[in-house]
Amino acid sequence: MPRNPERTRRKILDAAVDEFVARGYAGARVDRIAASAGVNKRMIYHHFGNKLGVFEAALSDQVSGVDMSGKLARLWMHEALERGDENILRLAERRQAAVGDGRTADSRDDASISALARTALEVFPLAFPQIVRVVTGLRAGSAEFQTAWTRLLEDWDRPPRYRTAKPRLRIDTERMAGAARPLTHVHRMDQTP
Amino acid sequence: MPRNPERTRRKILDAAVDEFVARGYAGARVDRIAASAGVNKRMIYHHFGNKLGVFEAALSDQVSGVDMSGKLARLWMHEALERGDENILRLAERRQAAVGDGRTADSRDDASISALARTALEVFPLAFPQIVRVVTGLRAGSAEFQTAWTRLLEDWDRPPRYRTAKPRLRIDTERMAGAARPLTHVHRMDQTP
DNA sequence: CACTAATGTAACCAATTAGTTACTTCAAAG
DNA sequence: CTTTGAAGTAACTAATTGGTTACATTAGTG
Repeated sequence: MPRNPERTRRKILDAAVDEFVARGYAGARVDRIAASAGVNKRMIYHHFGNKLGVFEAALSDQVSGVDMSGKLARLWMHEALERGDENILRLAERRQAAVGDGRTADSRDDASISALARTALEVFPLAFPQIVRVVTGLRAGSAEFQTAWTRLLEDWDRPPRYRTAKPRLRIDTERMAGAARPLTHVHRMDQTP
Repeated sequence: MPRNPERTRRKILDAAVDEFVARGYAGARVDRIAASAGVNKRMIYHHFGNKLGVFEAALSDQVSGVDMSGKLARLWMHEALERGDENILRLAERRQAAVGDGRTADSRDDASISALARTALEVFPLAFPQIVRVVTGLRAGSAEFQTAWTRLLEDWDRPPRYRTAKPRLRIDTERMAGAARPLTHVHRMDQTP
């Protein structure tokens, strides 16, 4: 196989996203990223400098996503937990993607508040499935809940309320439940075989 | 100072909550919990068995909270990221606290869906302050955003919509932004002095 | 072709970390 | 008053982890 730095970089980034999504920054292991990318660990440091570098690159790479999914929700959670609202990665592009080009990037209008509320309702069951279960008794992934929640979202979209813009984020059926791993001892090295 | 197992247990638990809220499970350090609780590390293992034991005890201890705050939001996030919606801690009590005693624990009625939606709107700015900024351009902690968001919540509560029960969760001014720590090298041992 | 910088590999290391061991002190029951 | 088990302490350890070193190979360029 010929050399291909760009492909190596991509493989690392893809593996890193999965690792960070599943385990968070502190839980992620550079060795595991390397193994699952099929790349030597040294290459990770070659391309990204250090663990933080990979983390930021992985976030940057995926965090602007527009389609809501369990993966994006988890990425947002890790981003929030570890960076708060300081030094937001790719702020400009993300604003663009969220608000759309039509409007001025201004904001403080009702439309952006309303769009935010809709995003909140879309993300919530993906981000907090346990609260869904606590409050409704239903699994976030169940058809029953999905139906009810979709109805709520449609209801929200109905005109005579608050918002004017149409939703930019689409909800996906992909569940995040499967992404959660049981917590046992985090420290295992199950490197390659 | 006389011996007091219960007080020791409490001190450990309080310190553990802070540590896990700030760093998550993988990022939390048992040594740091011990130091900040002013207790010997051995006592943590004496009272809680292992790190996972402290984590579960800390979650159980706080997670049923009803007043929404940055701390509770972060605890919920860590809970979701690490446990998904399986084996929910204290499910019964939490359902009770969330749904109230009046209604049957049944659910799948519109009221619980609507209550959930309100919870979603309350938690969101605490959990995802960066998205608030991306979408609205405002800091989640700013008076401007708070005002707008409160208005939205009040609007939501207004009758002719969906819900019937009154909100069980109150929103708090405490911000979570301050709780986020900058990411540098996670591995430091800054034990006692 | 020769030279150089980018790619790639394997082995290594210093630091950190969850968990233990061996021991002392206390408090209360008989 | 002594026995017994819980509460507490300090020092230690086996394993892991992020990051490095020393070295090989390849691709492109003059």
